[in-house]
Amino acid sequence: MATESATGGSPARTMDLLWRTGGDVERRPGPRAGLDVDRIVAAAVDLADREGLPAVTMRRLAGELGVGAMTLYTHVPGKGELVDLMHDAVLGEVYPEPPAGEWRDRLTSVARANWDLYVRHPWAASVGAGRPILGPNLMRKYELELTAVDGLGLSEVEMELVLTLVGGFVRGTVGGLHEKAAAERDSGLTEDEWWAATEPHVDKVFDPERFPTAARVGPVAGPELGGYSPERSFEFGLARLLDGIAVLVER
Amino acid sequence: MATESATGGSPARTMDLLWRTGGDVERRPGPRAGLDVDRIVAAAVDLADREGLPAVTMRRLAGELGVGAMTLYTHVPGKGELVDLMHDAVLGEVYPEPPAGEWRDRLTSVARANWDLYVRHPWAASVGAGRPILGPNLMRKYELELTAVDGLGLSEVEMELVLTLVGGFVRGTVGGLHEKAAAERDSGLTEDEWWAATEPHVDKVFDPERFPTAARVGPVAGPELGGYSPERSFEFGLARLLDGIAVLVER
DNA sequence: GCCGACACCGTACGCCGTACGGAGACGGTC
DNA sequence: GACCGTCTCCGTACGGCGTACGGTGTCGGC
Repeated sequence: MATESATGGSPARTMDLLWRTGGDVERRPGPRAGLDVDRIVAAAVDLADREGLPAVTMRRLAGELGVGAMTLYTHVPGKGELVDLMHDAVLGEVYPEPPAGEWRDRLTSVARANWDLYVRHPWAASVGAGRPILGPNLMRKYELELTAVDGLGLSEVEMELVLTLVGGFVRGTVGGLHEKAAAERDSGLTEDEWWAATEPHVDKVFDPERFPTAARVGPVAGPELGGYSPERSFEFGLARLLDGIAVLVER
Repeated sequence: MATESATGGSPARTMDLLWRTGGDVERRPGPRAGLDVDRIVAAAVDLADREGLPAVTMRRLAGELGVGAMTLYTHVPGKGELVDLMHDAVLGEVYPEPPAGEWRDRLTSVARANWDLYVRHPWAASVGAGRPILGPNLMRKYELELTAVDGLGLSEVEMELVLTLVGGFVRGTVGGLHEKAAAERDSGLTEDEWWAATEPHVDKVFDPERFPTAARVGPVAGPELGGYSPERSFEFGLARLLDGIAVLVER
């Protein structure tokens, strides 16, 4: 899953774009722009949602917008910055209502909101895993998530670490879901087709005496989990996390 | 973080290569090969370890091996397959000794072994997150990890899910470590330099009244965690996971 | 020596992001 | 209205990527 972020770009420019603080003078010389950052970002998000992040090339995006590829560079300095902008744009969707209820409910809300976000925008799970893209929507999301773990007797550092843990868990788990989709798209083979092609060779090389535990577990877990079940992993993992965090909260 | 895997390639060919079962006839017509899969994979792993996965291009790799780029295709069908082979190669390093001790020790062993592996081979954390690359070393690793969660009264599915949870946690957390390194390499800015460039803008747009919890937590957690501390996250998260899994094991 | 199989690899292609500079559209000033 | 500076748009070209294709030379079997 490609992570693309501002690379070699100016952090200052990126921040100006994220917060739309880049000198929006009312009247300025030069032609009226027929395009703006918001439209570019929205088109890019739409394309990424439909076909995945790799489909978002400047040429493709320009085509979708009916302009030349280089036109985009009038408004965004580069591909990486565009991806950052896309990321912050979709973060604006989370928490129409702030997380509420008991702490477990609130943390569950956080996990689910993140999960749902990444289900709607699969590409976003792999963006923003590095340096934080400090846009307005990320800040708001961060604030609301902090309130979800506030008042539990956790130190500031622990609050941060809990959010990092839950956020990372969701992102990592939903990544499996998207990898399956990407593998299918890229290879043209459904999971069943892939397994049909692969299994004969597994049967040829798999030695139950060499791998006794796997020989016992695989045939049971495999069919039930369908090779890998991100949703199942999410439910299971979230329960483990909540139980683990409870030890900390209720000490 | 780029995930590259067999894409559009033949699963059968990939499996043959992984297991080196592709018809190794002793004497065959044709010139003696001056190159083989093992050498290509080793050179690719070395290059990826030194400069990251994006540096592993066919041209670069061929240069390192002193051959033409197209020569590589005599031995591996494509870039994606090569990455799969690289992945399985490095998995062979884990568990010189099988995980031992109490279940917590064993699971900690599993987590640390994976962490260490991904510290040594940062690129590997993002490979294999999709369809499993079912090579001999992955099978062995899987077997040994299964034994680490065996005999605890967990069902086969639960065993699988625990390993998925721990494995995903490690991979996701170490990913942050590598994203920091990649961001630094790509942007040419150290984290401090990036923050020095970014902070003035954060100060300009950050409203403590709009983000009161963040205003309280950030200044404390930030300096202590240095923006993001993967190692700290690892220790904290592992403890939460073990506590959470304990509820399951000791019920 | 002939033939088929095979290793090697140069050329070329399509795709990618983007540097660079030309052309024309604007608003302010004279 | 003309001039000038600023700005939007975008074509061309470049270097980078993976790899299709086919030519050349090396082998072993007959």
